[in-house]
Amino acid sequence: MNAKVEANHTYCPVYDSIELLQAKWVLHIVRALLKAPHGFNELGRAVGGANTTTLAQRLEQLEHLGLVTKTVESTMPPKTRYELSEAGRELHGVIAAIDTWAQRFMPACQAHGAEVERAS
Amino acid sequence: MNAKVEANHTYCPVYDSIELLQAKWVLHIVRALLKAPHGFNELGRAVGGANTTTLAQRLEQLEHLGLVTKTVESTMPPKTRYELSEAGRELHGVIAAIDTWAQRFMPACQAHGAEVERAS
DNA sequence: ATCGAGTGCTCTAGAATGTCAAGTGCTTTA
DNA sequence: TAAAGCACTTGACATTCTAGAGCACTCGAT
Repeated sequence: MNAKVEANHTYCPVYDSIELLQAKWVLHIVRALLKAPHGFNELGRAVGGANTTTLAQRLEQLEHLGLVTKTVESTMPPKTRYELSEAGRELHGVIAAIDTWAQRFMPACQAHGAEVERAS
Repeated sequence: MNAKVEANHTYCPVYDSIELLQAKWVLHIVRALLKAPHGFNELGRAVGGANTTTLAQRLEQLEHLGLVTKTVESTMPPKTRYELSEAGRELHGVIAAIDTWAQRFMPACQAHGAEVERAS
């Protein structure tokens, strides 16, 4: 995505990971996929309504990076399955940390009503 | 930023947190600020070269959300200090998780050399 | 005393990125 | 038979980020 700092001050893997995770939808995708594998449109919905263009692109990236595995189950009534690879699954720690934090500090959302929350 | 899903399926705080954290530079800012408070330009550099416009905007958001505190120390030889509030500091768990993950799985970066890494 | 660099920002224009809407080819459900 | 689902792609459009200059001012060096 951007590659310009690297020459500067010795850059560490954490920086790159952050770059990766902050890309739009990535964390949502990981979170959804941690719960269960999903199909394409299904994933789009689970993630909160990402549009297909971006989703396809992001999934391709994640697959390329080896975080996500794509399995085509049948060609003509199209059926695909996206799931996390080992590296991807190991991100559960990150999601869990966010989860924990969210429950303690979530200014904007606390005011609203959050009763059901176990949805999808 | 975007507010369109909310009417749909009861949305949880985690979703919002992810939205928050995936905004460009936010995680970098938090990471930098976890190590120490920074001035504006200083922070821009620590973060890996965010441009001033975006940085100012992001900091304003974070301040508004109560994650970051801005202290103006002197007006005319301009001196500002940005530091994390409690909620912000508690994000160290998230950063730590990313840190751990990064050291185990960082495809693109592992190939490179990463000796010094304590920079800045 | 003047130059150059640094402080914290804001402004404008342009590049990058994400999104919407529609369409493809085919199956299942109503 | 019609409508809706699947997994995507393409092209136009919107939002977001960036580069770069500039402001008002101080400090260290020449």
